Amino acid sequence: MLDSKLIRDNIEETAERLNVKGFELDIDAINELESHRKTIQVKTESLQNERNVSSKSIGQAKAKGEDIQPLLKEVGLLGDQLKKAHDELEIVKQQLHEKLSEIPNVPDADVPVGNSEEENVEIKRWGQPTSFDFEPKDHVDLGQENKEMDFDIASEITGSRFVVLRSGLARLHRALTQFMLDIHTQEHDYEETYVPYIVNRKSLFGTGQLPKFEHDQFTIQDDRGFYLISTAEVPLTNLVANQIIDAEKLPLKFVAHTPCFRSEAGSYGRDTRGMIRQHQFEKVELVWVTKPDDSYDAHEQLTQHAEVILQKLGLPYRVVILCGGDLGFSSAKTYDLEVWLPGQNAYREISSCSNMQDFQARRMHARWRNPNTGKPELVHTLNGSGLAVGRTLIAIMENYQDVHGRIHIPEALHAYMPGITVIG
RNA sequence: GGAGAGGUGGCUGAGUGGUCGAAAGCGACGGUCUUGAAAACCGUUGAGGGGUCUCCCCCUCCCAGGGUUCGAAUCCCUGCCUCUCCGCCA
Repeated sequence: MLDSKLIRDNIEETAERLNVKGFELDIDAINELESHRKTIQVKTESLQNERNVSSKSIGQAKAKGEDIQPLLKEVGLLGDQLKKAHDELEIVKQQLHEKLSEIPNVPDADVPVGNSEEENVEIKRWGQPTSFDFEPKDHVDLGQENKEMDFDIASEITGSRFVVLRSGLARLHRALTQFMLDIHTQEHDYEETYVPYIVNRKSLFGTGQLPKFEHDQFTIQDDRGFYLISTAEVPLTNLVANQIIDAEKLPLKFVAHTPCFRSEAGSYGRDTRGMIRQHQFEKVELVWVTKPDDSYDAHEQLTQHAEVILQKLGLPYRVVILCGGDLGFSSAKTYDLEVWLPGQNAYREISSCSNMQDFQARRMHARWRNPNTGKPELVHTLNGSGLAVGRTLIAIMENYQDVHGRIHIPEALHAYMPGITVIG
């Protein structure tokens, strides 16, 4: 959520910056609601004041044993007026809140202009695309060859976009999560966290998945209005919802391994083959909560932490900065890490690291006490995948295959899979 | 699933329907004292929002949402959450 003062005092400039994201701000509608809000709020509050003063004087008169009947008569008329004004105010505030809830975060100044992922800008490359002296297969062929990756049985059990892993691949999948968690907790100083995989609407609103992206979420058939998490960002970031954090406790750094559930309603027909885009996948997620001045630096560090995993696994990748049009709803600035997939002969997203600045903090009332002002102020929140486990598994399969279709386990994982150096 | 208790400020914890945004204590901050610190003493100390907004004024908030009333932290209803005991269970 944007600062409503920004919307009030700087709406033209805000609208321009939102254009970079391809968002059309409805200036007239907002201005109209806002001026209505102001009028009716002032009216309501002055009526409330009037009532408070009168009621107080009734109390005093009664205490002195005076006749309160005339006073009662005087105040009687106020009730209806107040109720009417109050109801009207509630409606306007609600309308304004709904409007504001659907405005995305404003992109940072150094976010490149562009409409789609085609226009993201590469800023770094690590390693060279793996070369083979044979025609490399993609992970689907590799998995089917050694019978450890089964999409057909998964679709019998559930439906499309699910997978069953067995034996070596299932083991590798587990080893990857352990490996990632260990690196982030032991080398990068994150607090390991276990969180709910089911959340309520409030939490999803806090991180910005709701109200706009309801169709991406899996709902639970239940009258409590629960959802399966689409990312651990939701429970992890909401850890600081409605809090005022001591300055010396910042930054907070959380890591959690969770499954993620996405209905991917908007992407039918995209990445239908293989494990790239599933309804259920595992992710190790990194979340930072920082002072506003620290978030820029934190973003670089967070991204670096995700990169370390790829480096230790020896997976070639590049870093791109997302252009305005590809930037997520809540994000002011995002770096994507894209791993090299020989099977697709392309770099594909494996991690997305974003600085949300105060956008989520405002939605979830996450604050810190600024020692300089003594006042509670909004924190900045950041998150990134470190990494998407399923896609890392694919990347290892495709980059570490040999001519026989076997997969060689990267050395960094040997401690996590004792006795297994080759799968297939 | 059954029975009971309870949700008040950073924390503990009072609060006969009428200056209660809320006693008291703790904590924190400032000051006095001290070479310094501690102790002691004095003082300050909730959040959100609005207005003709550096002064100032006003509104809202005692889990949430309704209701009764001129007036609700206090009374009534509903929901949520927490705790205790029993049952069941990984």
